[in-house]
Amino acid sequence: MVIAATFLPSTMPELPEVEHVRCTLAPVLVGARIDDVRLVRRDIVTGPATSKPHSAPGIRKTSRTPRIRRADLLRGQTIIALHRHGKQLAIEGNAGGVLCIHLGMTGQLFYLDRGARPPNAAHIHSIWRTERNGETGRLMFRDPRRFGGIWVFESMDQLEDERWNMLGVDALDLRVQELRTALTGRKSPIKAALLNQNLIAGLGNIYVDEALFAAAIHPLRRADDLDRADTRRLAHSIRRVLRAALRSGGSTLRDYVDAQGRSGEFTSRHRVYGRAGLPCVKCGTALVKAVIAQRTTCFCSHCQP
DNA sequence: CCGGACTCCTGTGCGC
DNA sequence: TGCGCACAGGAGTCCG
Repeated sequence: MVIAATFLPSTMPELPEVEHVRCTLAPVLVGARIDDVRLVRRDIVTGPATSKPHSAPGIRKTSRTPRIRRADLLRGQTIIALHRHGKQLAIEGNAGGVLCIHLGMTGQLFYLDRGARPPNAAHIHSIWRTERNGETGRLMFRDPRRFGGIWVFESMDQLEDERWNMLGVDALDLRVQELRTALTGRKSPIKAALLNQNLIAGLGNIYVDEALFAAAIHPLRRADDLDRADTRRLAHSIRRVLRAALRSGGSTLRDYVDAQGRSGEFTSRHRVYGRAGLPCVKCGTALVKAVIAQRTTCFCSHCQP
């Protein structure tokens, strides 16, 4: 039986999904000792970070990638904490090792009780065998499209210095002033600015569209054109949209596990994303689809002037 | 420095 | 029914 599995049935892993993964996994992983690690695909791991600047997961520099030892992947360490910044997750070991995990677009991180089998065994790239209070289990990283990856660090300090400090403030508790600072001097469309993780960390295509709709702001508005009222509404909308998604994360998971995917509830959560051509929930106008910042964008031309 | 285009990858869903 | 193709997107890199 799968006890604490974290699946992402049809949702893109943006901030709320990653936070949900963190909250679900922490109770079973913190205090667990990693007895063994099996790395199925070596090239999903970057590091240790002492040598080269980190490359994109998509760019395979096999010859220059330092050899990954199982000790780098926390073998022999006990997990003491799970952290998150934006869409990135970190697993901290008691001997200082840290794994930074990025789910990308199709990444999944889940835990299986002893004997439980993964629903889909294809594209599982790394498996950690864990033991806690005599109970064994397995943590798995699965990512069909491999836009995600794992980065190895020697400490949380190093992870922050080399990676997380480059990211903007976490979007979950974004303050009006922080949004204002992030957008200052930005001539790009507001949609592009919100997708930029170096300005604000955690927003992806789905929740950007949802937040802009909730704040009644056109996605092509120049970012530094927003006045105080716009900025205030947008910051509040971002927080509200993310927190609502986070709250429904648990119920989505339960629906999925209990009803074996037959529940259609979670697909109707979005008010604009994926609803091009359908009537706006506020005014009834057909929602528009456009490509902005290389991303499919849905909005209401009437409600978002 | 900034912004936009391109690139990686595979499952899904559509049209013929 | 089956095949082929367009499409989906996070974020690093490159270029103007």
